[in-house]
Amino acid sequence: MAKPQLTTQCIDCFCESIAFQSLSKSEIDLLNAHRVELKFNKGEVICKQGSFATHLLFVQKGLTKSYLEEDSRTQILCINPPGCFLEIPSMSVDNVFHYTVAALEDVEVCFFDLSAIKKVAQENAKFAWFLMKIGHEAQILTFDRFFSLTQKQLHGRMADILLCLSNRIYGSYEFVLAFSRKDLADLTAMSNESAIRILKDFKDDGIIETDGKGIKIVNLEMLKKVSRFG
Amino acid sequence: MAKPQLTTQCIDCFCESIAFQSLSKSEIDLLNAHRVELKFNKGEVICKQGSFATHLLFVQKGLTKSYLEEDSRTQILCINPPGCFLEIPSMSVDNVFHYTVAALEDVEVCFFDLSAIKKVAQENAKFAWFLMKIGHEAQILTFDRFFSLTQKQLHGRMADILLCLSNRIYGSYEFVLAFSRKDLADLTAMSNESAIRILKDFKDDGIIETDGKGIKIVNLEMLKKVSRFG
DNA sequence: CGCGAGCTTGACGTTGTTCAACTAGAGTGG
DNA sequence: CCACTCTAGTTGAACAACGTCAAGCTCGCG
Repeated sequence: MAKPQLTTQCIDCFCESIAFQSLSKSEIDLLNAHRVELKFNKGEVICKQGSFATHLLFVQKGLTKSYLEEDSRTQILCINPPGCFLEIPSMSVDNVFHYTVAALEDVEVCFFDLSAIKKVAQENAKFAWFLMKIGHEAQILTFDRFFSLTQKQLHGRMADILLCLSNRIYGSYEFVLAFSRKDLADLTAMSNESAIRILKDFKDDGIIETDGKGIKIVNLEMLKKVSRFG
Repeated sequence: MAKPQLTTQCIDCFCESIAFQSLSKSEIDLLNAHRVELKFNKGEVICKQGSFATHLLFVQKGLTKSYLEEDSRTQILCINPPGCFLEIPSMSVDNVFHYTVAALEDVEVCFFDLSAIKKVAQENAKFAWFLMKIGHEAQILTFDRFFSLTQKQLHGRMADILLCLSNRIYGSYEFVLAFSRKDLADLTAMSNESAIRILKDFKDDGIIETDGKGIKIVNLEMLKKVSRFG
């Protein structure tokens, strides 16, 4: 694993971020003084569900996945684009990580000491509000997934995920997956084989084109229809 | 529907609540001046998913259910004991309710004007932190349900819900459900008939005793085992 | 006494998983 | 440069899990 290093100052990295618009110089200095920057290789676990949460994560670069795990079963909660905060809910409650985060590609993460975050947040209400807001946004996303996974059949679930990846992560109707079919299956709460079969169905129906890890949505309307009624 | 009325002052109702420990007299007055108290009858919808969120809800009395709905499909997120805040995630993001809340029994709800809440929270960091914390607690509960519903089979899901009701809601191994089998089915993402069959299985296996809406857990260890491996 | 809503049960069909076999491509060592 | 191996991806067939449908039941209520 990479050695701790601080290549940048918070004030360089985040000065444009909404997060830090509300922070004073001294508050930024405090956060900056209590953080660690690390690089992770593709596949590595960044923080583990159940372990003691001493830091809040900010992913500067690279895709990550957050997932729940228990008894060798895993459920991916979310694919996270770079520029996101992770493990927010651990912050205020019990200082235990409630999901595992792993790197889908090479990733750069900034770990902020929770005591420092907490100190600033309990003095600066605007910053607390900001943290709350990004936590809520994540939670609202979770609601959609909750509904999709519990109420829809395989085709509908897969359609939802493809739409979500297209919108939130890749910002295009054509993209190359950074992860395996198994991950796609863990995202949609189905078996490996089912995920493959559904993709094939979509391909046969002219909804998508696939080429290895490449996926192109060619019939968006149809995909949305499947998402709704599948 | 009951007429708006203010039977109590916030300072009476909440003076013992953690929420308001961090509030000044003037802040309490502000919240108090911008709130409405309403009573709802069993079965009534308190706030509707998709509608404009102008208030934060505090349930003073009575059980409620929060659920997601779309195209006549419903998924219950949570059964809420009295003394809880609801629709927290709507507060900071887009002012739209993201789930529906309905009364499972006669209920008393206090609606706090969001502008007032926001004003206080953006000035009083301790209060913002408190709101964040209760939001996070709800989110962590959701993770457990997320995993349960997506990764376990019917028996495991039902066991989880029975344990949850016993722990969080009724605080006893013996309780009388405030809702129907259909609700139990919507909680566990299964069909009405399956819910009934699973309960019967549990009864046949000596894990629970049932009498109409009454449920008694007689073999807790077994139920936990089913929760884990079901 | 009859009505209706919620509850219960069995039979049946569908959906989705599991298992096993096979394929393609990427890395490795001779 | 060619076997060899390992992993991810793919396919089909058998099976289990679960939902749907239809019918009957119970109990509270007018």
